[in-house]
Amino acid sequence: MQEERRLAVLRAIVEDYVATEEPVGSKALVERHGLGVSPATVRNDMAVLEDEGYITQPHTSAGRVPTDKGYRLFVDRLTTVKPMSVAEKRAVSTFLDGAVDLDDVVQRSVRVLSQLTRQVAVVQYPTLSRSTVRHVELVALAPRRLLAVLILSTGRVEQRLVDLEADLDDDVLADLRLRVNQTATGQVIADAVTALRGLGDQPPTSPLAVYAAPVVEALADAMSDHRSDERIAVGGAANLARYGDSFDSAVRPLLEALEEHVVLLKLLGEATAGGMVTVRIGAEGPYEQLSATSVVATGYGPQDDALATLGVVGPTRMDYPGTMTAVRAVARYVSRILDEA
Amino acid sequence: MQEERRLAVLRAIVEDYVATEEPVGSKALVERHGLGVSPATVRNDMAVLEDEGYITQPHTSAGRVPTDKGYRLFVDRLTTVKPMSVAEKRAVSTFLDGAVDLDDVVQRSVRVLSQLTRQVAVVQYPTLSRSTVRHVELVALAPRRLLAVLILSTGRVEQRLVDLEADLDDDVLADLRLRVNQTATGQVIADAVTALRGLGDQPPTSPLAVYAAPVVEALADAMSDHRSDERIAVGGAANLARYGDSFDSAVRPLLEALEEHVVLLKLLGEATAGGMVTVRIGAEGPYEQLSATSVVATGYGPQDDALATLGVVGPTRMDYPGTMTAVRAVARYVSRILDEA
DNA sequence: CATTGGCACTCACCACCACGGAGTGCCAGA
DNA sequence: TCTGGCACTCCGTGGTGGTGAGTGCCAATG
Repeated sequence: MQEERRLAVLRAIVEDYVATEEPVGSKALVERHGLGVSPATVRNDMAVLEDEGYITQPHTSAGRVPTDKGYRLFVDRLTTVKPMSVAEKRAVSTFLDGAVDLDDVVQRSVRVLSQLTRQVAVVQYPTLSRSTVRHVELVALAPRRLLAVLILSTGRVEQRLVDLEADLDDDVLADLRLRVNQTATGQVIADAVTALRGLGDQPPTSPLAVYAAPVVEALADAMSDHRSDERIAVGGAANLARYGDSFDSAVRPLLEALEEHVVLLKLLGEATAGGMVTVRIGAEGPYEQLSATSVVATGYGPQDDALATLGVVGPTRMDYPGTMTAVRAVARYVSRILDEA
Repeated sequence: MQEERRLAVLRAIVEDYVATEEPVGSKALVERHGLGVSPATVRNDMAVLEDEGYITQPHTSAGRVPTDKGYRLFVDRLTTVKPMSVAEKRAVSTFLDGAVDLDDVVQRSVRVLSQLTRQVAVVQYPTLSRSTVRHVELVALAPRRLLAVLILSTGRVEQRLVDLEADLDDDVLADLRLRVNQTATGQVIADAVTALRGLGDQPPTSPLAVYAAPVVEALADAMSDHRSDERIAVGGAANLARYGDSFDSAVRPLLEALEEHVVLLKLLGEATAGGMVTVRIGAEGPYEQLSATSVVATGYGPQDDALATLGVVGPTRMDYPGTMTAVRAVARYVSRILDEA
């Protein structure tokens, strides 16, 4: 079956190219992989593969390089799952177990992911929209100023300063606190917002009237703040230094993208649940300038309920199998930790 | 006075080199700056400056380049303060005024600072050690689990989960909350820790005994957590792309340093109060590998009480006057905002 | 018909060389 | 003390030829 061998050739080309960063020729191929055929045969196969668009040569008389389409075929049909070593697994779990709060979990995740993959890692904070309200605390700071603290099921804590029109009364504050919690606690964010809005419309006779409106306003603002849905952590930018060549074409736009969190989020794409890892290769992504970079991402969250996305950004020429297992593993560990908290 | 002219020559060399990134020769110098003397004279001056170690030539028959010592003299004696344009000022203030909480203030500061200087900006979060406790909130999450929220004068909010040995009683919790706040509120962190420790040692008969210890432990932990003193925000890494040449020598180590927050903090150095801007040029810094990068930093905080440091990291060849005023300005604005909050 | 060895061909890469130009150091004269 | 002149140094550029890895094609083979 030549068809099969052609795929074997493609796989060999991808693997060699990823390892050496250099166009791979027919001779080197048969030597390094035991293909059992002569270079000439391989050359014929390569000609076909090139016709079909899976590989190209940078210039005549150079070896072949996989195209985006080639990588695509490779990840779809040719990768064999690469299990993580025990040492790596242990490293991940012990490192992540030391986290003290959500911030810390996220920070450590980027770190471990970037070290594992030797690539740029990106972790999105659990989105507000899928969290439920765990508790609302109102703290008097000054006679006419209080701090509203919003504690969410995911461990996120948001705070807002609230300025009041009238001096604060302890009893009223306690009452307000109680009501707000009765209204919001346990609710999904979206529902909590609408429920709270109702609470804000107090009859002007009620002693709550003066306080409720601004407090509700602040809480609703904190809950629907898009800014906080865009929170992400980035790590491993130093790995970009390894690109060496292709600086302008690859590193520069990527560095710029790393600053633009909105761009990064779009790059990561929709969170996919259930251990599915998404791979976006080169020009498949939404940004032209990043046509030389690939994204390997997956969703994470307790009970495989994808709260947010996490992944790795790197050159199209990357170790897809290894990266995919690393991403999958980290997502699983993070999910477990969020489950416990 | 030749001495004076020599300094003028040095200044001109620095300015030209910063602008063009190329070694500057005697002829170009007299043309671009109205020095009123011939190239030959300038050459003599340059020979002297080279003898004294302020400039070098990369190779014979090339122009001159300032040395670290040359830059040092330049910033110490030759810079004229460069005021910010009105537009810039307005941009800074409006951009920073939109911040909703401390996190946001810090994020926006890095952003504006990196854009202003077109360099990598670093902002340290206000250190815990200099904050006072504003309020402690204890929130029951489950019968045997509560969340301790620590609100500090600087706007920082730290949280810790606390697991208990026995089920929670509302009254006891209220009592504990009251006591903790009485003990800690208003205190400087260090004092609060010791005071709280005292509170933890309850007679075993007291109903508080079971709860106080773990809560106090968690709070003390949050207060003395070194990790949180190392929190910083970094921005503008994309500006590194402009280095172009000198990639290995400058960009790579810097990228690595940006990941190591401890390193960055050491690089920023001690916070200096009262609008004083510190400049560290090349090898003056603590890291050999960063001998091609300079740091321009200053402290910030309400009432010029330096809570933390903020600054810019860039190539030794940078626009010192401009960077210094930008750093000073941002520090001032941030301080003012923290003052109001 | 797939596979193979052979062969001519194509280019990127490197080393070498020549040369123009920017910049210097030095010296003699103002 | 400054200036013009002059010889010198080297970097950068561009052209040239050789080498080698790699290819495509073809005829021969099982």
